[in-house]
Amino acid sequence: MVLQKRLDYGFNGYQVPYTPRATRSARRRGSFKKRAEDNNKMCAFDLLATVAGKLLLEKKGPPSSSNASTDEDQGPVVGDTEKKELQDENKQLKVETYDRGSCDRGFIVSELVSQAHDQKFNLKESPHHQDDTHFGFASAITTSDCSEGFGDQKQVIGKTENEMGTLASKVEVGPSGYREYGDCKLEVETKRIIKDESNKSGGMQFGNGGDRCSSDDPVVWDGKPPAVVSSDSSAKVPLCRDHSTRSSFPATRDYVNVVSRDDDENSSGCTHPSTTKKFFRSAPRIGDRRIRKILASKYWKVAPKLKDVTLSNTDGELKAVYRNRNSYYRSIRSERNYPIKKRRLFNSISNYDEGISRKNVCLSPQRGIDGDVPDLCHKMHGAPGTSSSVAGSHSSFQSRNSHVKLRIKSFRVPELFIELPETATVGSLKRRVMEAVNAILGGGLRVGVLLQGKKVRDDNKTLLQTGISHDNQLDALGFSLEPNTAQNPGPLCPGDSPHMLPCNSPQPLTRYPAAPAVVLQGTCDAATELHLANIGNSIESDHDSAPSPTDMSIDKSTNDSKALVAVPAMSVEALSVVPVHRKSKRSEMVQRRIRRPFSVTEVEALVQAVEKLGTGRWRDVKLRAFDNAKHRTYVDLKDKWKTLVHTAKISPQQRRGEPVPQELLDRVLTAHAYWSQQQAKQQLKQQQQQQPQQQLETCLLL
DNA sequence: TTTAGGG
DNA sequence: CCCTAAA
Repeated sequence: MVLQKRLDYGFNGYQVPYTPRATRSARRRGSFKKRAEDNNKMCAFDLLATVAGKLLLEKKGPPSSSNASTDEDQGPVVGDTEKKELQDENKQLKVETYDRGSCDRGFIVSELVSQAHDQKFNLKESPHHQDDTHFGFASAITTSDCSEGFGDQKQVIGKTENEMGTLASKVEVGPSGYREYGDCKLEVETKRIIKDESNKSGGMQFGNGGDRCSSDDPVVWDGKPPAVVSSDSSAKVPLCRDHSTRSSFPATRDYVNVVSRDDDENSSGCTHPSTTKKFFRSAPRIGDRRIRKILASKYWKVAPKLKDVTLSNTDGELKAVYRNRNSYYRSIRSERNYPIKKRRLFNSISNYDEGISRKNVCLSPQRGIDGDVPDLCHKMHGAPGTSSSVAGSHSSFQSRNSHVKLRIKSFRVPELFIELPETATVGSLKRRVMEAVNAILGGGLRVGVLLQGKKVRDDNKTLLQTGISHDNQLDALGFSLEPNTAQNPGPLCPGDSPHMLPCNSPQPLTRYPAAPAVVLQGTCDAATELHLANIGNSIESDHDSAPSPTDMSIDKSTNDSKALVAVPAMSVEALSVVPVHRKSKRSEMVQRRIRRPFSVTEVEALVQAVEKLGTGRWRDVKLRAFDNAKHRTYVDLKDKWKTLVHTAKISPQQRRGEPVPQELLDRVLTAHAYWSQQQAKQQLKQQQQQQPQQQLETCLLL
């Protein structure tokens, strides 16, 4: 099984500590949060945070229902909870899982329906679905009970998808089922193989080990852009390679069936961004909040090894962000200038876009054992409603024997958050991830089989009887992960449950207390900005050396990655969990930039520039000496100068951090004195100029 | 957007 | 570093 883990991208906060200063920062952070709360506005991050909070899987006992209210009205409350969580810096390890609310799914469904409707698709069912969704997703979300409805929804989705998808030639692709349940989302690829093999091999295996998942399959991704196939071949939309290669995507919305084969190379596809956006926006009934919730859902994608796969956003801006840290930085920067409200909006939008744009694409073109049979990978997301979803697809081949071989290509696991101290070992990290995954997959989930969108309930039927042995049926075969009914009371869910999902999966997950720890942020997240990016999520490093003014041209971003590297690597090898770049997250909305102490080199550059330009022209100083240091803003330079002046005035014993050569400090004082004087002179002149005028005016008045 | 300062 | 009032 391949799991892709998305990590926060971006700044994950100040790494502070130890020094009083750090403490101060921490305090500040707290204050910020408070302010945010006061704001009473929820943004995507808030939602994310909320979700995260809810999903924290408590090792003991079911998640408390008290705070995790999903309801839209309680947003702020939730936010608080989350914030508390975040503020708890004493946790050593924390594993959080995000649950995707069924609500979200419901939403999506309705969206799809709406869209479809708009598109002239004849969907008589649409109204019905919408209603359901409206109500609470419950029905839409349906679990086992609504399989029928689900089927309908699925069809709708399929159609909608067509608009965005490209049909790749004659590949036979049947509708695939893709369901999501609670946190777990599975993508399953079922494959029928002509050769006679024990069908056990292809079986899906949930559960612990994860040993047997697609990840094991080395060949899944050939690197070629997969073609997207929709059941309905009417519309063709070129897919972007980026998209197709994207390994992570929001769970909720994407329905892309991908088929790849040699001759399909020219047909690559991805859903068109604009289409997608439109798609989402078209849903009038859904409030922003709802959307945000969806956005909040994190996705892990299970994917084959995709070391080279770049995750990017469909959205141009976002994409840029992922690709290039500078861009990202710029985004942030610009964002920062926005007033909070605007900024939040920005964030929301970003996430939103990101979410919608990301497509879940199966990247693994595979060949049948026999050879050239293309493997189909379908992915249908969105099926809201039910539980975890699985996408099942398979290529259809003629089977000569009575065995039906199914291959589940990948499972999608909800996003997991793992926090552990820097000193934690890789082994412990692996363990944590494993535990989290096992908890999700192993606890209380059951598998549902969907055929043609309908749930097959009779466990005693044979495959033959059910029709699963028929090729045409295989196309419509899907699996879903569902919570054990026993555990789920399940009914209404909409917002009442503190956990977004009523039907949640088991909560055996453990939450590990973490000590002051370093969050593996990977990168991923960000605020906004977006996630997913290179697999190697880069983390801003505190230590990155300051670029010397001269070589600053070398983008530090490349050097910024921190040790997280281990994570990706591990992921691939072990769980195949690949952190996806995501921004969102963690509730640290508005993440604080990481602290990057000025190096002596930088200080020297700063001093030199100020000596020449003087204080008060920080913009120029920035351009002159730090033009290539994207992370140093003129405000930063100004602040640094301020502290330098202060540092120069205090005794060496009181200074901390990397010692600045006294020589530089002396220059600082000199320059400071000089420019202060100049400034004073300027003011004097101005006054002198004004005074005569005033006197003149006075005279005139008299 | 920049500056200038307080936090 | 952050946040903002002012410019």
